[in-house]
Amino acid sequence: MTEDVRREEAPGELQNGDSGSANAKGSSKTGQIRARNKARIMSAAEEVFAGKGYDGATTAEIALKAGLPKANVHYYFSTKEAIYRAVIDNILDLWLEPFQRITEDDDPAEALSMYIRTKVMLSRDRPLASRIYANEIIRGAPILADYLGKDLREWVAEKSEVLRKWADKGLMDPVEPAHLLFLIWASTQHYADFQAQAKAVLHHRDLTEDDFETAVETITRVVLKGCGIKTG
Amino acid sequence: MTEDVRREEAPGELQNGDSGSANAKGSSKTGQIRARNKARIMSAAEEVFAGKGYDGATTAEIALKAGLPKANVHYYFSTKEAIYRAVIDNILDLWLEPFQRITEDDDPAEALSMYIRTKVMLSRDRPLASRIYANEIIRGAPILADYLGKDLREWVAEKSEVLRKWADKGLMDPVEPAHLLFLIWASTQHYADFQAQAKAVLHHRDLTEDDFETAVETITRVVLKGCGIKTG
DNA sequence: TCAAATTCTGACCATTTGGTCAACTTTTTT
DNA sequence: AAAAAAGTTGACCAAATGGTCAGAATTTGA
Repeated sequence: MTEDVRREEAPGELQNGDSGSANAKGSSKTGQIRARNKARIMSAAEEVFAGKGYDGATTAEIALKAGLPKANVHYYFSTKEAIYRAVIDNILDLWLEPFQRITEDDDPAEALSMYIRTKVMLSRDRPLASRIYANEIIRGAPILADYLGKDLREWVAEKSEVLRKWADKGLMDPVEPAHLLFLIWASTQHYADFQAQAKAVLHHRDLTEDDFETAVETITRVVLKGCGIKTG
Repeated sequence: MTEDVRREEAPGELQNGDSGSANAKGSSKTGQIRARNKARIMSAAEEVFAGKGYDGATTAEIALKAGLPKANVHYYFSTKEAIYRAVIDNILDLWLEPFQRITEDDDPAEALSMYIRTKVMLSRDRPLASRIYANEIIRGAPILADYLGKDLREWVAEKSEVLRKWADKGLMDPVEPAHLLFLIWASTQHYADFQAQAKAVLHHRDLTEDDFETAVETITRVVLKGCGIKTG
């Protein structure tokens, strides 16, 4: 029974808010060990997957970084893939949310510059998550087929409609929406994914707050002006 | 002696033009087996490294894809890292060359749009190379420290000067050069690195020639107009 | 043609990998 | 307090990994 419960929980599990699932009828104190250890494992896994990729990552290294024995890691996540999926699920929520609320009634300059800023700051705050996402796509996204073909695809269609409406109203040039979104994603995530390159090129040290601000400014101005969007 | 010769050749070796090194005093027919097999290994390695990353790639899979026994792969490349370095070296020449010849005497609109087009078409023609490069940077670029800190850094400094000169002459807005180059690299390489995502978002099939043309047009217009560069 | 050089490759090896599992320990529930 | 549930973990395992190497096979050059 313990074995079955463990396998059912792993795939769709969230990093936080797990205390209720194993003991719905227990006190608020229950499941804290579980939640804490899963968080440790996932935090360690994020580092290992970001640096080694899925295939190069080892459960041994994840366990070592989590400060737990490998068999203990397997107690909570039955397979390496289960860990990976849990980490990826945790990342996906980060990606779409920032642009979720933007509608055609918003001001293009404001909406896009806020989106760009939010994305760049995500690169600053969650570089490992960004790198894992990039790795997953680069290797052909076997884990993300559904997400890409449904969630993201629909999201892009929806926001493309917003961009087209803006163009219809003369608020921006009629730029190809999907490709503009690609350009925004690529340039904003670049500061996480290619951080090693940016550091080396800019000044051999970690990127500063100024660097991220300059990134926001550069991308924002190029995108807004490039799309004929008036500011102010 | 054979062992020493083999080790000395592997690190800096090019994919082609190897026929002279092992037998400088031989006929032009010498070394063809070597050259052919090395090309097969490197071609196979490009696929495996692109899909699995450095750490996830195995010499067994490279050998299988090359159609050679694993020990035979080791005969030509002593270690997995030697294969990887040879593949990376082969990629680096691709990256800087397209912008090498641009000087301040060139027309910004022409130079930049040509650069963007060349980069996008590189993504189209050499997606695996782009993904390997991305993987290497994502994992912290241990192999590329020298290249990043010297070659690329100097190149960026040089071309930044070109962009600044253009701004001085009023040919473009004073945009932060390095960040503009980041934006161009990120958006153009996106079509190789994130191809799985682009395919899913656009139409669930391989990217078409039209897709790449649209990419060129979108990036070019956004960058040129966004930088206040007049066309024609 | 023959010797030298190059190439090929099966077998081998120490180490590592993603797990598995039983026994023990700790925590929670009755 | 005792039983049940949850958590811990050393030892183990089959398979895989990046090599190594001696001998055989092929190619090259005199």
